[in-house]
Parts: sequence; structure tokens; C-alpha cells
Amino acid sequence: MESGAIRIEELLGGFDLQSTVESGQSYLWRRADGRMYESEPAYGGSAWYHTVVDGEALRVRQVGGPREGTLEWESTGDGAALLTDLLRLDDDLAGIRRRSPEDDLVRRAYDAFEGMRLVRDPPFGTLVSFICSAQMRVARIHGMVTALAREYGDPVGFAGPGDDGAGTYYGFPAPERLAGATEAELRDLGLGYRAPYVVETARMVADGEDPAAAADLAYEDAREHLTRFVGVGDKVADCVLLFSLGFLEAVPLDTWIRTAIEDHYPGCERGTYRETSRAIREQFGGDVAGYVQTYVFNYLRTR
DNA sequence: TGCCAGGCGGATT
DNA sequence: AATCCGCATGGC
Repeated sequence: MESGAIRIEELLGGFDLQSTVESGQSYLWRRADGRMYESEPAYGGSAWYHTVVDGEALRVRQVGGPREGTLEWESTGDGAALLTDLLRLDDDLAGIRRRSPEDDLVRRAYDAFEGMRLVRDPPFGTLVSFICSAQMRVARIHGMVTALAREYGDPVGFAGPGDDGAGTYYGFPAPERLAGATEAELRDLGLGYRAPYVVETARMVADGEDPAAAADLAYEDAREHLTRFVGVGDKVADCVLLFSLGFLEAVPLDTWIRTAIEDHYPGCERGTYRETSRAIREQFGGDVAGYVQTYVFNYLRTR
């Protein structure tokens, strides 16, 4: 096992671990104490969080604040490289904020979650997570994804300081494993009407349709391309583009953002997803619009 | 109790 | 192309 530390002072614009992994962007991290989404934003409490990527286990906690704290990590692999990739530690967050609009809502959202970064999660786990997200609260989405990992994922033994004491983490299942599940099994895990969508999309990916292939396309073509997967419309496609494939201009139009448009940017409502998306993307700063969206989403959601 | 949650697929018009 | 409808399920 390797371990190390990253000084947050060295990251442009700081970092806050809790708001990054508990803001409904990623459902692939878990808290050792099991208290995801329970504690207040900016509390943190130096909780350990863990994930598994490509068979490598990684856990991390933040000691101190979003400007002068330290990220302590332990991993079966190169923890520093994994963290930098997964949590976008190389983004210039201060620069991104400078390129964001200055209205009251955006300012309040940035101030409420100082140091929150976007994530760069693996494509298949992100795709399935957001298929599960339809008409569902974030804590329950996290519960569904956790159940899928527990039932179909590969365990990685990793003893240490985690409060769960189990020392076994589960990676998100490979497409072939979920493709082999039955709709009834997934319904028993609480997926409801999303169960057949997950099975069918897993089959498509197992048969060679790679969601990551969208990364080579222009933004709107990439969004259209991802809707080929079952259970994936424009909104879920935007989530995959933003939280996995690095399209920072993507603005998922979910219920919270649609409310924000009604209340704060009524001129951006254009009647169709495509045109409303273009308008709010412009309003939110173009190539940093996805960052603005995620701050506003989390701010409104947790009020 | 009814309403809502990071919507989508399918049928109808 | 736009609109309507059905769909699971737990929390408030």
C-alpha cells in the first residue's frame, strides 16, 4: 500500500473534498462512516472517502479547510495520480470562477461550496449511475449504485483506518456482469422501472458500444450520440459528458436548473432542450458553464 | 395523503 | 416536432 499527502495550497483555487464527492455528481465514492449526504456542507469532519478504479482501491480524507488543508491518501496504486485525475485537481478553479457570471445566485452558490470541483469519473459507471438518477433523490441514487457494486462488483481488500472496518471495497461492475443480470434482480435492488434500461445499456456496452467514444465528437453531436443507450435522453447524456468525458460546457437541464431558469433567467427558456441548453450555456459562461451549473444545482438542492 | 425526486420510452397527434 | 402518459419507490 502506498500513501501520501497533497497540499491544497498548491492547487489553483483550492479544494473541498466533501462538497466535491457529496454534490450528486459522482455516485462512485463512499464514506467510511456511511454518512453520505447527512452532514452539513463545509462540515466535512475529515471523513474518509473511498473508491475503486480499474481494480485499484483509493481512499482519501481532507484535514483543514479548502484553502490551506491537506489531502491524505492511501491506495493500492498511484494515489496522487488517481486523485488528480478523478477529482480534477489540475483545474484552475480560481480562473474558472473568474470566467463565470457575476449575478447573485452564482456568487452565493460559489461562496457556499468554496473549493468544490467537478469530477472525472469512469464512463460506464457514470452512464449507469445517471440512468438510475431519473426521478430520484441523490441519496437514493447513491444507494442504488452502492447496491449494484456490492452485488455485481469485484471486491478489493484494503485494510486500514476506515470506520466501516470491513476492509473490502467494491468496484463498479463491468458491463458484462450487469449485462448478465436480470431485470427482476435489479428491481429487487430498488431500481424500479430503470432496471431494464440498465440491463439493456450494459448489453450494448458489453457488445462493444463504448460510451467513451462520444469524447471524440463535437459537444452537441456527443450528446446526441449518447442517447443511443437505453434510458439515456438529453439530460442524462449531458451528465455523462460533464462528469465523465470532460465536456465542461455541458449544462444538464434537470428539475433544479429548470427552476433556476424560471426564477432567475426566464429569457433562457426557449421551449426545446437544444435551444434552452444553448441559451443557459451562454448565460453560464460558455466553456465553464458546467462548473456554474454544478454549483447552482448543489446550492438550490441543499437549501 | 399527495407530491416530489438530477427523466425516459413509447404512442398519439 | 410536440405533447401526453405510464412508470417504481421512499421520504416528507
